Amino acid sequence: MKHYPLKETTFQAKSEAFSIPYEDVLNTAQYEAVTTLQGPILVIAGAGSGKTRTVTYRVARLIEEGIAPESILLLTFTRKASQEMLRRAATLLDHRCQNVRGGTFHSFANFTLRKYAQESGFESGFNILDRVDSEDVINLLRGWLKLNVKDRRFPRKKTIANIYSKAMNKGVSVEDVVFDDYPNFARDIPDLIRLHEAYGIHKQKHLLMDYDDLLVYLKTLLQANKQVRERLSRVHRYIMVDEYQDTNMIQADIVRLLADTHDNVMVVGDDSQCIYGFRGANFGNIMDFPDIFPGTKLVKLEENYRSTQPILDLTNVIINKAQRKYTKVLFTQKKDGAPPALIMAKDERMQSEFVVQRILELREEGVPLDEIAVLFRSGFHSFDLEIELNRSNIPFIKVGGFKFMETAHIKDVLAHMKVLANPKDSVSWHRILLLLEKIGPKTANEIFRQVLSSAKDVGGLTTVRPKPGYAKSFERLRDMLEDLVQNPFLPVAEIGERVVDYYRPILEKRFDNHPKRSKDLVHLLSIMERYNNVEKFLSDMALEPPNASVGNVMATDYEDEQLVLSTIHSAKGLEWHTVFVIWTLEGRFPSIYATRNADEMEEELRLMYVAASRAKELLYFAYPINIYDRGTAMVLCRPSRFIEGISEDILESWSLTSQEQIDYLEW
DNA sequence: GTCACTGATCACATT
DNA sequence: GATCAGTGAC
Repeated sequence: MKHYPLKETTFQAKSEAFSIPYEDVLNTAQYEAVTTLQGPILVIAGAGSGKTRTVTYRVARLIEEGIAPESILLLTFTRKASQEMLRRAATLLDHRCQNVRGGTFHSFANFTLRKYAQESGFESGFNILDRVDSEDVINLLRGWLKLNVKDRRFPRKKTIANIYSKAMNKGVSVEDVVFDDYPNFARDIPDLIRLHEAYGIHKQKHLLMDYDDLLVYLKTLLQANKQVRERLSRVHRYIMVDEYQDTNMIQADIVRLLADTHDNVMVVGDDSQCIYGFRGANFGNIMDFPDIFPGTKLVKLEENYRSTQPILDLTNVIINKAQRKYTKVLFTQKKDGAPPALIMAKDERMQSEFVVQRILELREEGVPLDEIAVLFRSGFHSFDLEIELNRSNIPFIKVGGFKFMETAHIKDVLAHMKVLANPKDSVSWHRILLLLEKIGPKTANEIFRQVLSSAKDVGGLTTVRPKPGYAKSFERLRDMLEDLVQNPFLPVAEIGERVVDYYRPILEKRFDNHPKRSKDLVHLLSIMERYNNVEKFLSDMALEPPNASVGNVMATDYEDEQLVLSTIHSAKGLEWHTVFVIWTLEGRFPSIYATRNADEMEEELRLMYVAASRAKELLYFAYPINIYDRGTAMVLCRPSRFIEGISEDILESWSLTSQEQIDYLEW
């Protein structure tokens, strides 16, 4: 078929009447944001100011104006966020909203880079490295470059991965990151630079991309290739970016490049809620937006619909401690409510008991369990509480912390599927070969080398002559993979099934708790059922893994009413009737590591602000005292500096009293 | 070369 | 609790 290009029409005939009464259901600022469809627009949206609502209605409005859903691109922080917005938009209007392109920057990059593989200089069959994988690659290279055989200690792989990632995300050199954040490794800089170069080359050679590469290669593609840029820009005529305060420079550049031909960009964000600075997020992006997009219309959403006035009073006090002047003042119509409270517990156990007891009372009072959340700075802060909740039979789901996808047995199974998708994948080969008895790093490397040089992909295994010590297990692996190569059109779950069958004896030998892990594998297989394409499945597992942590993944399927335990980072954008923030203890929150640096301290403050502003009706801060910190050899016993010394009428202090004491006092 | 020990060291947040 | 370097037995 021949395509005959018509001159571009920006607008179709505007329909006379809209099916949605926008003017009646939105406030003035929201209405303005929703109905400004052309040109750049910056929406500063305070916590609880109806940001999701605004984006949702704007999607509906665009479609009602006759714009093709496929030409709208909605970039969000998590896939869940975009799905939720599009689902709501579909309820407002109709199913057309589901055709809007939505997802994270990373998933968009993944899709685009595979589609434009030729132009991007990276073949499309690449595998994505999650954090653990990229640490493993670094570890391999560190061994090969003999950087770990030194008299002094070389940084650990996790630290190295952090350094490299930060350098990429901030767009600065490895040297600068080390000087700023890890001065103790200053003398390792030459080696770290050497290793970094090797890491880059290795990834390219073996078709591996880490999270940062996805963004960097996308940006480079858009920058270097005018045709691709213009094509993508014309396809995505209306761009919306959520959580703009947590984008980094690369992402801001990508937005600029994508909007090349039209400047139709709406970004939504709140500078007070930037909490990903450690990953290169730059809330300066918000301030700079009007400079990058001249003619930007600025809209501020300042009416808060979430919290009561007492809660808002407190969050205002918190954010007022920020050095950077904040850009908006929130107000609410919900005047009445209980003041937030600060609770001191004499130890961690008592903190947990308080939370549990209060939750039980709230449930009595009719607050549904899934309207209550317990938030904390770090994943491990909830361990003791989890024990207490289990004892009291309170069902909960934990978000953030240690991930299902990062457990060894899940990664083992995925690695087998990854070598099928990309036979050059060095880490995955290494991983699956090391599972075999009598095969260590040396032998694994030798086998992998032979497979690569055979140019027969996975079939190269047949050219390997195994030593008698490991021949039997090696042949089992070879036959299993061979068989899968012969049947390239098997359903994803069928491939998974065969891998799991192969893997199960290994699992049972390696792990004492294999029955539990075996259940995880069954669950993994059930996830595979939803896919008809291995590549898509593997990408999703790297980019959008199930968010719940270990042990909870299956529970989510049948428990409908559960308490939420979450890191504050993972609680972004959410809200609950009652919020507990635990471990608001100076030294834990702010974290002891942040006290050196004013910028990091400021980010901790914003984090506290995010935590507090999740609450609709009730808000409690709890902290245990007499906590010994091994790192500094200090006893921590003061409440967080962010909530200390606030007057009683804004933040009440509660002291926990035993029944005995009450009896005595009342007598 | 592999494997199963040891003891010293160090821990945040996430796509 | 995980990671990592070092050790000695096969």
